[in-house]
Amino acid sequence: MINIKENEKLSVLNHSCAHLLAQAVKHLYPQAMFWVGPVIAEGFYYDIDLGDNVITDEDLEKIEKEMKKISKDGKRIVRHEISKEEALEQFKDDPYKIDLISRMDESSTVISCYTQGDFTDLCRGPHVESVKELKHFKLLKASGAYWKGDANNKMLQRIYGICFETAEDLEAHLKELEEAKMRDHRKLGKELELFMTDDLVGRGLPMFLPKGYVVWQELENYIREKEKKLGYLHVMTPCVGNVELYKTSGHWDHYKENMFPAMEVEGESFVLRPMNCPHHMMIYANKLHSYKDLPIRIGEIAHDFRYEASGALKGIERGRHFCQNDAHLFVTKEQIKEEFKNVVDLIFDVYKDFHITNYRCVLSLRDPEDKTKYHPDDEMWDRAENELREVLNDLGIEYTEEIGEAAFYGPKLDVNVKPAVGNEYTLSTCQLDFCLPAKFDLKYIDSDGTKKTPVVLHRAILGSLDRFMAYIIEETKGAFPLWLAPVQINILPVNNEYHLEYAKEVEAWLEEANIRVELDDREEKVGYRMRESVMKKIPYTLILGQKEVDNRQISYRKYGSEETITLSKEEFMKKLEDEIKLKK
RNA sequence: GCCGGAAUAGCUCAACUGGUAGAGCAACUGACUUGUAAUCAGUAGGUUGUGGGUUCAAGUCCUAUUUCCGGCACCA
Repeated sequence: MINIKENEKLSVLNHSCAHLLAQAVKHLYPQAMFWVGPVIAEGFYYDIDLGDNVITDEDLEKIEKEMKKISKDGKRIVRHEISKEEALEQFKDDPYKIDLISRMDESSTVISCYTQGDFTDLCRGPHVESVKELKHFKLLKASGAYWKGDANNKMLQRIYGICFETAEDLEAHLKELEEAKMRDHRKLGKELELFMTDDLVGRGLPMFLPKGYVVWQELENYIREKEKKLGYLHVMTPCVGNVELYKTSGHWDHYKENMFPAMEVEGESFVLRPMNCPHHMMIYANKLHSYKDLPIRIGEIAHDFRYEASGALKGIERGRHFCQNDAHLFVTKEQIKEEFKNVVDLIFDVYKDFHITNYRCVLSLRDPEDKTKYHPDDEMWDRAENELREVLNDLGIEYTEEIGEAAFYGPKLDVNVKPAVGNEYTLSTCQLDFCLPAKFDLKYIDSDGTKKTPVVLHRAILGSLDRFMAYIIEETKGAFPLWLAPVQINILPVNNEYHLEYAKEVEAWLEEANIRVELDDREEKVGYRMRESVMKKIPYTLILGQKEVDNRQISYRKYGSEETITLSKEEFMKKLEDEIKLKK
């Protein structure tokens, strides 16, 4: 999908289109006041204060019509500069403009404006020469958006749109958007019977169906085996915990509002756990450790519960119950670098197996201005942030730094991906923590006999298995690679009377090799059964008829191919084994 | 949580401004005995998300509520 922001020409075009949108809105709603109208990867938007008016889909059409009309009139877009004082005077009735102007750099004494016909807006530019150039655009959606992105502020109306140079480009883009919807994991999850939800069970609480759970188990086994080889020790801890545990860790103060409310039982308070860090801290504290034992790596496929805002729920990408591929690595200060490198290596090793190539590394730092959100220890933060920065630089990893994205207890490396549908999210994370070990008073005996506090690395490779699965569903469009496919092979005997016996023989033989196989012996035509096999996106469909029986061979059609290939049983088996092993 | 939209059979969708809820697929029954994306015929399936209201009459209008969808905010 094209990124408008990264294309200079389209960027200017879309920015000008945002102004065209504003002009049209001003015509239809004279009282409208405008906040900002930036270009984004998916086009542009404009945030508008319409008083009590709200924009509906019907209104979008009207606005679009007005935009076309203005475009046809073909007014030139003219830049002119005014002084800050003039600007403040000219826009004195518009609090949004006054806000923008007063926040501008002290040194900038002149302010540029762009005028097209009867409409003038503050803007740095650049713009296209004339509104005539804005022909191939579409308003995509309208919604509310908080002023300055702060939920405490007033909600403005936001209108999204996109503009292209040609009608073909626009059409192609709209088609791409439609196609992206087709691979939405919620849609595919339903169609392929991977998971379901039910109001009676509860909002944001998906249930994995037999087919989805096969994929789940493959993911779980995969990552656990990887971790075992790297010296991780796996544990199991309960989903309910005493509130005191979270008061000790500090999570209660920071995230109480996002936890399911506490349950009072016999004078004690319990919560459904939102994360399992504290449990792993207690497991570490269960016995005295020597510096020789470190690093200690405690892993768990851990069920957690978070009371996510209703508007944040999205299939298995974000639910109120999810399973973290979590681990806590207890290390000495000297081991941070090496252990962090191991985690980063593991992340990219896993991405290779899943063919994930489109990701973005983010070093998430605290916002030093925000004293409430973060654990108050500037020295600790400086040390931790520098440590991570150093490791990333040493490893030669490309990353961007983002202020205010850190966890309350420490900075982190996030690896983010952009799904087929919706906003970018974090898949993998590795967080450096000097804070929790101290809160739980964790110790190890160093070589000099003194007690020291270990450092903790929190890390999740598949992140949450739920979200990871959502990502894989969308990336593969539900056509899983052989090793993950819920049903790997579907066998179609041509005629039950003559070919079923051989089909059953092949089925038994594949089952013996731990292949997930189905035998479709319904009294239906091969074409009918083939169609279903393709719609279920089963990797291999075997067609076994007289020819195959006579020669003791296998004929198969691979998902996505129209070709039928005939092999000996041994050749076919070898092919399957290779494909599973190499995770193709 | 906030702004907007939506909810009709297991699934995908119809039902013009209020006038007896329909189709395809799936399911079930029967016939067909099948060579690579749909064989034919029949049967059954619904208090139109839920609760109130307006009306002679409500899937359609009003109202409350739940869930879902698109954004915003949030994401340990």
